[in-house]
Amino acid sequence: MNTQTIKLLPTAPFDLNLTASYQASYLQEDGLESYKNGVYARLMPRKYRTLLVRTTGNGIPDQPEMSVEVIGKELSLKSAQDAANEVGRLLGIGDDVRGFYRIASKDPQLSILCDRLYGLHSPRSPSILEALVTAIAGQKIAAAAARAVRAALVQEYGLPITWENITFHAFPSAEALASAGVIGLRKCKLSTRKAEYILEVARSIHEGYLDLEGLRNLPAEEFEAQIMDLRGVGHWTAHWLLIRGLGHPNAFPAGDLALARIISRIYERDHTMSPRELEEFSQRWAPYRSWATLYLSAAWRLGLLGTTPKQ
DNA sequence: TACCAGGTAAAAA
DNA sequence: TTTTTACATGGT
Repeated sequence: MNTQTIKLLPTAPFDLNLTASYQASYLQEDGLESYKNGVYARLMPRKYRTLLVRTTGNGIPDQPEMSVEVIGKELSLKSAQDAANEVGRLLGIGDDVRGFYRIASKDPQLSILCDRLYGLHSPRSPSILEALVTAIAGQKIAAAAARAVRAALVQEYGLPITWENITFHAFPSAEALASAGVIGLRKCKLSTRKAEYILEVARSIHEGYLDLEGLRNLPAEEFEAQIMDLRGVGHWTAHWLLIRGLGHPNAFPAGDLALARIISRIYERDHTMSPRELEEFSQRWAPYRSWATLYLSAAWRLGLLGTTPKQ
């Protein structure tokens, strides 16, 4: 084992604490990633030939610096830099939030959230597959239930690596998911139908019919159309993939029940807005609708809206 | 024990 | 084209 430490300079303003808290809050203790005592740690995908990264920030959002400790066997400087850059991408360090803040400053409710969440960037999934499987697992169930499903998938089918007595798991590969079968996936608390959706995707990738990562470079509309051709992917999933998988700035999951409630409440609507109403309402945030989605979701998750989210 | 939860596909109107 | 309905599990 050896260690390399790489410095990164995020685009200001950037708050590692907020961004990593948001990123890790969905997973918590399932061993895929963690954020504790100011250190964001995660196991990197195999292609980086790296076991673990540990990231700390300097705590100054307007002059942010990040230090990434990369730990691995026979680690070269180049692979350490690649891994560090990948962590930077996962934490969205290159995001420029200032355009969104300008729009939000005209919106009193969002303006408050931008002050409270100053420097929050948009975390990304390492792969579209991971974002997709997570999204399907989370369809129409409570966040706590979704976490339980993900934790089961990761622990059952993700490659384990133990480091300093802590076992981390990589996210399951398409091959691992494909070989799990419906029965194996159902044991991870997925419904039969969701297990079938995930299995179809995993098998298509493993057999070479589907190149999810190849969809990254498509324009948003085309990405949405192609990803929705997959069984189990509707508008909601497509838009969360644009946000979490691709970092697209203007996606908006109008069918999201939690988002509907949050927006209806803080904008004092007397009813929970329908997806169609929300789609129209969200246009005030264009071309930064993903950012509004992120800040509203983060405020809810971090308990800034008066009531704490249900666990 | 009910009822609900960060939807989707397929049938029916 | 828009509106129902079946699906099917963990948490409270």
